[in-house]
Amino acid sequence: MTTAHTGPRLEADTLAEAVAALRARGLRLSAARRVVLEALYATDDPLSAEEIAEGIGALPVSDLASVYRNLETLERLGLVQHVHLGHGAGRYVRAGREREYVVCERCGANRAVAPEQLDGVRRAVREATGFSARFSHFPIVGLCSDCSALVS
Amino acid sequence: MTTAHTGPRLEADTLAEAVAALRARGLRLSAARRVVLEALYATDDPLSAEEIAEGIGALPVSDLASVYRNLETLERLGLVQHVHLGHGAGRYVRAGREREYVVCERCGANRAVAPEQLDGVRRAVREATGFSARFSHFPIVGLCSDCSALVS
DNA sequence: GTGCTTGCAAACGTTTTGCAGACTC
DNA sequence: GAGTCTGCAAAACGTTTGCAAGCAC
Repeated sequence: MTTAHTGPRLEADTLAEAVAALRARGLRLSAARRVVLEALYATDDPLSAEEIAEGIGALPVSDLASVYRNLETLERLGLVQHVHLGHGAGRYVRAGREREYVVCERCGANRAVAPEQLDGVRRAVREATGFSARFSHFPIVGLCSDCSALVS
Repeated sequence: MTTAHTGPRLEADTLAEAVAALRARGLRLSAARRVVLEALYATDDPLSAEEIAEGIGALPVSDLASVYRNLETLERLGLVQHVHLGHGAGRYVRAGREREYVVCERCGANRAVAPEQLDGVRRAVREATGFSARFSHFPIVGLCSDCSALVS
């Protein structure tokens, strides 16, 4: 079984900090790179590469391939994380802004859960497996209470 | 946010039971359909559509498109579930034989966990969210104890 | 000027779809 | 015979790659 491994997390609270982190690695701030960074700093919602390429809000357009390359660079630095909210395109959020989701596999109901709410879950995972779980990459899939009542 | 919704689970312990379930819906048992069913009943390991199409063991080959169509049919009936073990192609297992995995996002270590081992986790999820969680569709992602020690 | 970064185009792996013919019941 | 199901081919989708030109430093 293979999984894409995630890099470190490197939270940069402002765009300026992110740019500094880039420069510290000898990386440059090109127009295309700025488009990606500005899109990610304009919202906490996870964005698809295509949304970023098409230009969020008043942001300029960028080439899709460059968006993917830049997202990969930023992810390698730890400034960005990619997440899977379900099927379909992957989505990208800046590090530290990922949210954790539960999704109902029957009716599709889903909601973001406050991190502290899952602390008990994380503790249970650690007891059972030794792993420190993170539910932002993949959501928790299951049956919501309504569907769960229907099925039982 | 969208997620592919999973159908009901309809466990058929033998191939004959599965065929009966098909017939009960007016569906037929074609050669291509039999290839898919036999592959899934020959192992408990999650198989990719391509593996099934290429013919597991001594099984005949089938067209990839037909394999996908049949997997979809079987999944709709609840006889099959598809799972994501990481990035890459989806995999298919017969209902009731899915296993639950934990995967380390740093080193890639992964292992299947006995269902009872996750009962405490499921309880915690239910308390926090009301959802009945199932960790076979997406694995639990996190840091294994070694990587977790390194990072902290 | 060095070399990182771009846009474009083409390829990739996975999955879906259209269609005429074949087969199951 | 009716209607399901097939194989084949082509398209769709998300993502990656090769390459020559362009730009940040």
